[in-house]
Amino acid sequence: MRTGVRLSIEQHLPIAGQPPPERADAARNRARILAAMRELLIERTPCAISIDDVAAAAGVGKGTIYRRFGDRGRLMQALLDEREKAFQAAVLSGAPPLGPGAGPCERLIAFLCALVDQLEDVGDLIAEVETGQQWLVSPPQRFRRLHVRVLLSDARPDLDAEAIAEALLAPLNAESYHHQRRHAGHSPERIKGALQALTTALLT
Amino acid sequence: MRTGVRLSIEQHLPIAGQPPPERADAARNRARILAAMRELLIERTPCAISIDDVAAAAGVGKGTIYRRFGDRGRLMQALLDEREKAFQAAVLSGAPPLGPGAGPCERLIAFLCALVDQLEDVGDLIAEVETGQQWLVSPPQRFRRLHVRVLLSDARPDLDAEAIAEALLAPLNAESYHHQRRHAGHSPERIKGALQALTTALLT
DNA sequence: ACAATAACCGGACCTAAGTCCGGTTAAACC
DNA sequence: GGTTTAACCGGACTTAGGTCCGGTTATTGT
Repeated sequence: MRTGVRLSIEQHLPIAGQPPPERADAARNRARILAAMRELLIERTPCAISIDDVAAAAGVGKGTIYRRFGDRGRLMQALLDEREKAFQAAVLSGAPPLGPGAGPCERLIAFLCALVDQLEDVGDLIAEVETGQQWLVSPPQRFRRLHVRVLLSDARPDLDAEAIAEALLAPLNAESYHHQRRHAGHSPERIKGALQALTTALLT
Repeated sequence: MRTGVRLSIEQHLPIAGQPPPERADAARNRARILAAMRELLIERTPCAISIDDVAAAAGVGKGTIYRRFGDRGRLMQALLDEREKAFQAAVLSGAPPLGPGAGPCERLIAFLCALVDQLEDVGDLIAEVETGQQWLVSPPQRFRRLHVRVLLSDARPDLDAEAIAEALLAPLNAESYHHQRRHAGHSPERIKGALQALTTALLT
């Protein structure tokens, strides 16, 4: 008995947590779309780039973009994927105080400040990512919540770390942050200072 | 010399802070629109009501709605106007601990809890109000920021009250709050607890 | 190499927010 | 009451995100 049939069955069965790889043309189009997006970002702000613009620049149809990325938010998110990987690595295994080695309070402050820096670098892109409810349950955001929650309960096991983590991260939503920077006119350092004051008051 | 000319000039000069009253038909249409909106809200959730729906129900053109209210957010905001007036009155001259008479820390906690209660009551309407950047500089939101800022600097003049006020109010954005309730599954009491923990840690 | 088929492609289409402008009407003045 | 005019009205139009489906193509098994 040949193994062909069994292989065929295996390929038709969905493997939990491992969606089958993209077809060659699909992967090519994904790369084209991301490349076109990066080109457009050189000369325009993200909010001035429509999906139709990206489709035209990439030489694909609009439907292709939505099939590959789901919605506008996840397309923007894909552009930040590299940066996010590096960020998570720095947090999980980088140098203190962001990485392990420092105390929880110190690490938490460093983490929140790093998020501010990130918003300064690519805040307008992150703002586009957050359009739609998808962002709040996305892997990057889940990572942020988990990390804050762990540091909090590490320093103060008596607190409701999960609920407080939400409160500490909320000011770093793109919309809230943009308001603090633009409308209120606060500097990044000032925003960091407020978060640091909250954190130290809570954990010391 | 008759006074007619002078009166005419006065009416054509824009009076600072006091826009001229609406024409009779304009006021009538404003009332019609709000009434139609309230009717629709009885049987549908706010996000399921389009501007065209409101226009049709009110028997006016879509342009009329936009001329009277500016955008969707401010239309929703107008529906909450009564409630907002009552809320501000309770804060400024009501009974403690929300009103004056209690200590700043106690008042601040009561204020944040009152905002949670408000989100429970009319959160989905508030969510619609906050679509667009208009909300963050709207009178209600300015009131919230100012009140928190005053209480903070009253209790701890050494802190950066303005920046910390932003951080304390951010979790009570409709979007953030909705996430905490729905996705994270936190109860209103739990959210209040987190805000109380932050406040007491900061002010005591 | 070839047939069968599942995945993919692209652009027409839908929806809803917000803008614009020609026609209309209320209000002020005589 | 008549005239002037500024404000108002309504619906056609624009824009942009997201969906759908008939035609096409890569992949797999023979």
